[in-house]
Amino acid sequence: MKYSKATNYALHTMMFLATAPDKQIGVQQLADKQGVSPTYLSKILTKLVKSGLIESSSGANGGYRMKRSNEDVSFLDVIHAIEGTASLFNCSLHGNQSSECLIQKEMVEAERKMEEHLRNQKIQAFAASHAAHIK
Amino acid sequence: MKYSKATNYALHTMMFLATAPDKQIGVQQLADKQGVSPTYLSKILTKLVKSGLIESSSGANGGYRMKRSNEDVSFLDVIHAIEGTASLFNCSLHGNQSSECLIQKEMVEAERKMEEHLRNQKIQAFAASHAAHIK
DNA sequence: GCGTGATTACTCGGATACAAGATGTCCGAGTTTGAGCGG
DNA sequence: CCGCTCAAACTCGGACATCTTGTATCCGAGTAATCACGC
Repeated sequence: MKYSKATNYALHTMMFLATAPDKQIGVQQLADKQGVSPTYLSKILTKLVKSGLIESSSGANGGYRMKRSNEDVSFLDVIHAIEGTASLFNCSLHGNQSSECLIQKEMVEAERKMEEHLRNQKIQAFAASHAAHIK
Repeated sequence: MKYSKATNYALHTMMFLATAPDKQIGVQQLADKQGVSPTYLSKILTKLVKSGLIESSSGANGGYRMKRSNEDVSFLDVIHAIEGTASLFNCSLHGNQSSECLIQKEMVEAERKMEEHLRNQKIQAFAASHAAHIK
């Protein structure tokens, strides 16, 4: 039960893109900053593209950039794009509908509280107020 | 990023033990209820014993039972016993102290909110108020 | 100069390799209960 | 009836097998900008 490194890379990349929302930034440069291979990072960023958080352009001088229409992308959006949106806990009691499991209900409620916090943290605002600290 | 099945089994087992805090219950019976092999379940319960949440006795008529001294074991205690207590998110930026990473700070804060909820859910109280629904 | 094709610098996506962790099984060892047996 | 022994029922723990998932690499294909060349 841990967030994957992919989520890590995705969040850091989003933060970096948010500091220069207009520029195209190549995957090579993004990968160098984080010490990860470009091909692997591109795989992760593809998920963000498919989720509509960023957009990419091919060819020379290509790269990734924030999608203009999304001014208020949250931490949760990024996490969901990478980790998926399924519930963290699924009751595995045989012959029991998970909707009936009271333990599950509590676990989902707890998860909801975490998500609520992450939904309120916007990438743009975070990057703006902490620009000096983002490498 | 999911809770393991082991956590699932652990929570259900705790709930069941809590409905009869005085009885010794064999691993065979507990395993049957959940459709899991006894030896595997015993592996999980060993973790709960080492964390001091329950106790076991060997030999004939042996088994597991709640520890009397712990009247207010929470969901979080059980989860921590199985999943460990490490933070869900660790900044993997090279050459960066994770304590400096602002993203990490937000993630930990979100996690803290989930844990707060789980800390307030006590196994005993939960079992008592929902006894009829626990299989 | 001006199109046209080649080159270059990129991203994209599938296939594959590798490692780690979750899941589960097997078995030998130790422990307690209880039954059986001999005195 | 008492005490001893032995078998049965049980947990404990390590070793092992398997499966899934995360992590990462490689390479061929597609695409856009730029450069070179010929007219």
